[in-house]
Amino acid sequence: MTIPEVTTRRLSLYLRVLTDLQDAGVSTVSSSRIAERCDLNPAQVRKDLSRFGGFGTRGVGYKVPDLRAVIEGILGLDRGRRVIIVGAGNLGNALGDYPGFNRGGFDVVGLFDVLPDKIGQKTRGGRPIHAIDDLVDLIGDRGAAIGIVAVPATSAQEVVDRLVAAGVRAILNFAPSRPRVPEGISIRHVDLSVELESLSFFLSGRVRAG
Amino acid sequence: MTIPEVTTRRLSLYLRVLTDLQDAGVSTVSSSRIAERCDLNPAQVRKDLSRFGGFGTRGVGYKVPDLRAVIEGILGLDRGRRVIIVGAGNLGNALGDYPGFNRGGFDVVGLFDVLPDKIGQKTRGGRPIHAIDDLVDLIGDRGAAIGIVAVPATSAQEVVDRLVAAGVRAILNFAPSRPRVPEGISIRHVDLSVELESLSFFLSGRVRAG
DNA sequence: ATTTGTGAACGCATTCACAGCT
DNA sequence: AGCTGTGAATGCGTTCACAAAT
Repeated sequence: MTIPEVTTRRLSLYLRVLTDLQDAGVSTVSSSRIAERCDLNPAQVRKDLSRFGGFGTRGVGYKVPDLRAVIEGILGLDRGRRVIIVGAGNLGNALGDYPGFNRGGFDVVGLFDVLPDKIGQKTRGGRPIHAIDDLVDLIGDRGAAIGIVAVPATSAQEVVDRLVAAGVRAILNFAPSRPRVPEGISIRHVDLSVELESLSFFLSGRVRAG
Repeated sequence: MTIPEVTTRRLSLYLRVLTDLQDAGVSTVSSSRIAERCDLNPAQVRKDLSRFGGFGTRGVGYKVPDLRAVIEGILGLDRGRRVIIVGAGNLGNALGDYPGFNRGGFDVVGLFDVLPDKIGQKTRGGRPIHAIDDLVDLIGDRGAAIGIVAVPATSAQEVVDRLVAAGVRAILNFAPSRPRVPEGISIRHVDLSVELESLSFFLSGRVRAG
């Protein structure tokens, strides 16, 4: 069966809620409780989870630690995903030290840049900045790494091409452009201008509150 | 007529393409050319634009400078939106200096923090860090500002509440949580963990390439 | 009594296809 | 001939509603 992307994104939200609940010592949870915290419909939660199997107990709900482990497995967070960041500017530096990127199954293994004067320097967090040419050496042929693109729009396509050539199959793009990737590679865009501009549209007053 | 949010987000993409084309000296453009650059269907582009009026000429296409100006107007980018960033950590600092946030009708008017030892300090870009209590004084009652939340999940709700109390009606949240807002306030979430985790799911191989 | 799992109904965005202009 | 504008068709995710299970 083919899973829609929206579902995988919500799984990630559910996981966060479950982690919180587990930390709080809660043992079972209902779909409506999860839904509430994620601002969703309870049926949505159940349908999402049931795509992967029947993890709940009728009349009771879901066992928090079990469901948490299941979702971690589904998302592949038990496999130590390596993360590579290209672009050691302000944003790249911030992402390199971002807690969420160095926890929960992720490990930022290197920061790269194309600018010669940055190479050999260290990031604010003390990580060495590598030359992008050393990409292949560092990630080797083990593949299954995630590439983060935090360079200006003008060099985004080039960086994406290099990442793909180095065997990276999943890319998170922060550059304000839409680089192309070959079939079979997944690219996702975090477009800060789009977010800001669509909020501006909302302020203009023509819309339903989004 | 009520405009879906996806449409406003695409308008932002179209605007970027049009700006590029104008800089390149191109005078007219067809829907298929815009669509190509945004990885969309041409009919999608035409339908989006036609929601706001008939800006094109049959047999010819759209006049680049005219359409650009129209979209800027629709998005309200001709009104100098003031942006407030709360959270002077790595991410807040990076966002404060992000070119896209200080261009195209946006102006970062202040960086705030809740931590007492940060207040009075300067950001890496040389901006002063204000106490969040001074929020109301700084943005006054002119309203129509956009608030950016770049604090840990634990204080996100509190910060959102303060922003709303200060008259902010549009919020961009980078914290890994889903703070609640009253009716009429727009909040959008940029959730880096969700992005990364859904890419991890893709690498697990169960999905269509997204 | 409570909550899951799911087929059916619904709503909505995307895409098609063609009439209408230039 | 070429391209826009748009009603109709399609596709798909969301929500409803209820049978099934404890």
